[in-house]
Amino acid sequence: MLTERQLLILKVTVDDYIESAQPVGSNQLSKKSELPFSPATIRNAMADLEKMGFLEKTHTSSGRIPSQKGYRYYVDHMLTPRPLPKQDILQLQSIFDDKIAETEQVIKRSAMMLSELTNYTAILLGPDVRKHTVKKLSIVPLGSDSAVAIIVTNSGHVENRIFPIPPGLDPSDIEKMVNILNERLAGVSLNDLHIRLEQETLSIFRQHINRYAELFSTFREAVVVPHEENVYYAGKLNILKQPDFHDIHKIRSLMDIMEESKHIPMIMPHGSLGLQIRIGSENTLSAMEDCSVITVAYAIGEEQTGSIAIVGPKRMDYKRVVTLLDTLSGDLSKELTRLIRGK
Amino acid sequence: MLTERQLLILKVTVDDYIESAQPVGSNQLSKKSELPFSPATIRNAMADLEKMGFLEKTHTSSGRIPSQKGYRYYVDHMLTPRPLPKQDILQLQSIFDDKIAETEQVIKRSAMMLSELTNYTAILLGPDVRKHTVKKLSIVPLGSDSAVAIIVTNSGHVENRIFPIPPGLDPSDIEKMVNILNERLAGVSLNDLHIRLEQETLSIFRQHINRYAELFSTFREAVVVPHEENVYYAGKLNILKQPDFHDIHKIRSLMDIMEESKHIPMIMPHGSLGLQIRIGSENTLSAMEDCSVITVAYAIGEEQTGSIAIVGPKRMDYKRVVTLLDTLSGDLSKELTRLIRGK
DNA sequence: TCTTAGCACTCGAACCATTAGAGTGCTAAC
DNA sequence: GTTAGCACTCTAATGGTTCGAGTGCTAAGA
Repeated sequence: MLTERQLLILKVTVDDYIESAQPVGSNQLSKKSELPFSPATIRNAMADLEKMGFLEKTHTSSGRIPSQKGYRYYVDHMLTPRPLPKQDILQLQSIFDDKIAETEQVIKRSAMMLSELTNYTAILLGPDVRKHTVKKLSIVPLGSDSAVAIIVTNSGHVENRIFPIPPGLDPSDIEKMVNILNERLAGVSLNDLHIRLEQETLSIFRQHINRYAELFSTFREAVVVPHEENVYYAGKLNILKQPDFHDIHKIRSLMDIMEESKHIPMIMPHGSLGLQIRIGSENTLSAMEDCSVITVAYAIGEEQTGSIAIVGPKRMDYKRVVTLLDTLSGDLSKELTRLIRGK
Repeated sequence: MLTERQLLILKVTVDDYIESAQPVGSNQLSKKSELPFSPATIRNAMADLEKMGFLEKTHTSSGRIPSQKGYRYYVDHMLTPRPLPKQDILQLQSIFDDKIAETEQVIKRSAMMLSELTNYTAILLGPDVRKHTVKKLSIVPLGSDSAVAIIVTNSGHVENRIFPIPPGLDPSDIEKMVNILNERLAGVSLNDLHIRLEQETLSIFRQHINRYAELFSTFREAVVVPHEENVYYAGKLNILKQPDFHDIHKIRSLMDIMEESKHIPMIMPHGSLGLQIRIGSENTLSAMEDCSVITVAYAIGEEQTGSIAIVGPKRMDYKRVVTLLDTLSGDLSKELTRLIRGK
């Protein structure tokens, strides 16, 4: 159990280290007005805190830095949310200035704004495109041998792919096909599309369209929407601004990870609502053992969710980032739900 | 004027430094079979080369490294192209394995392949979308107040944008509008689109469509294609692999530049055909004074061009990169022209 | 005249010792 | 329980020394 004073000293130590990135000594702390104790008293308390595992020394006669456990305690018990400065609120709001904007645009801007306001790296996961439903399908022939397949979803997202068409095909056949497709597949989610395509339309094609087999098979391939996460980054280079990262190899392995979207699920715990903080080795990836990641989910309409993550050093300004993420996730949910509803 | 021997020694020095990234000494060189001279002889020659400005010393008693002038001479007179290894040729060819691919796909893959084969950063400039012509326009209403405008170009590229529509608009009006648009604007380049839109269609709308003004103005805005370069990067992180870059600040300013596409015209000399090499301070941007950039153009159909750039340290493997770029630019021109022709 | 062996010289990198300073832990006095 | 005082520890900075790679110059050899 920690005494009142130990608590206070832990808090001030962490705060100071977060700000200065330098090991914190007892003399330094005794000068702060929050701590009306002598250096010796503070030393005793710090020694206790070290014994309990909340603080560490980088070497025998150095000041202390928070340990992983120290950060954890700080984050769990000492994050008194202070309100966001007006300036920041205004900036956040400016994301939504455009009244008619695409979901993607809004998310991109959010990522940029976050990385700018925090000086850390922001990762935003957008809505899963495969849950969107088909609003309209069309096929635009490009020449004699290829055409573009276009899917517009209920959210206004447009997927398109070029696919080969059998030579000498009657243009009216394509028209017929598009009509059937739209009749049968409107409202189907992109996820189910290729299954429903077969179930609902194949037999009809067989009746109405000459040479349906070739056309159908190439079209079907074009229409498979890849299961790829909808990731937006901003401020990747902010890592280079942090004094915590000086080892070029660590920087590289960190950036390598963020380059590959397949690592995203490892970085961001998916699905869980509310705000999550992962400190140092609490992260799944060993390359991130010097990082902290703060994640929060947001809603897009009733069913879908996205998430926001901030990746920074363990010595991250937790207070500020938590407040920012809290605010933004609320605003984003509101705004994106509004955008979706309109359609 | 350089003697035969000086030439040889300059070449071997540059080659050695490119490979080892270490200052080259006379002893070291004398061991190479190409140079059957004593260290003293080589020293004399190197001293001459230094006096003439082709070599530099990092300090009084160090080996030599090529100066900017040295690299320049090397590049201008000593790049005997050796044929590309079979392995590399095969890899390059694999870019074009997909017979029906989109231009963008091919370019993206080329960038990735180049960065992989060279271990430098590759930048590819795609065709200017604004020179493409309209194949088909369509408008898909999303709800009561917005719609997606879609433009398919002759190349199979799809541009789309959400725009607001006046409330309570008759759907048939939109249909009419789309018909007129397609009748009048097919074949117009995206660049001219917004001018021609006014010239060719405004008066017709006025006759046929109720409340044309509101609809027209929002649609017109949606259809303005931004003049943004079509840039693809690959291997940005390769900079971190080079031993030449150890200063984190230099790395950052370099990466900062590449993050912003507005700097691209400064990096790549535009329009000039053939292969261009810029060494160190020959680059326009001061942040790139430690880099060399090799640029080459490629053709897309008859009129359009794109360009390829490789950004690496001054100590770049010029021979290899030049050969790779030469080959790829030829292949790309052929392949992309074929793709465009087909449509 | 060109080449090369030899040698003195220079400089950086690595190693070691020393010092200053920041910080600690402990003890004893308040 | 708090704090002043003090001995102690360790880092970072400084300076001296050595080692080795490399140079420039000179003079001998081809």
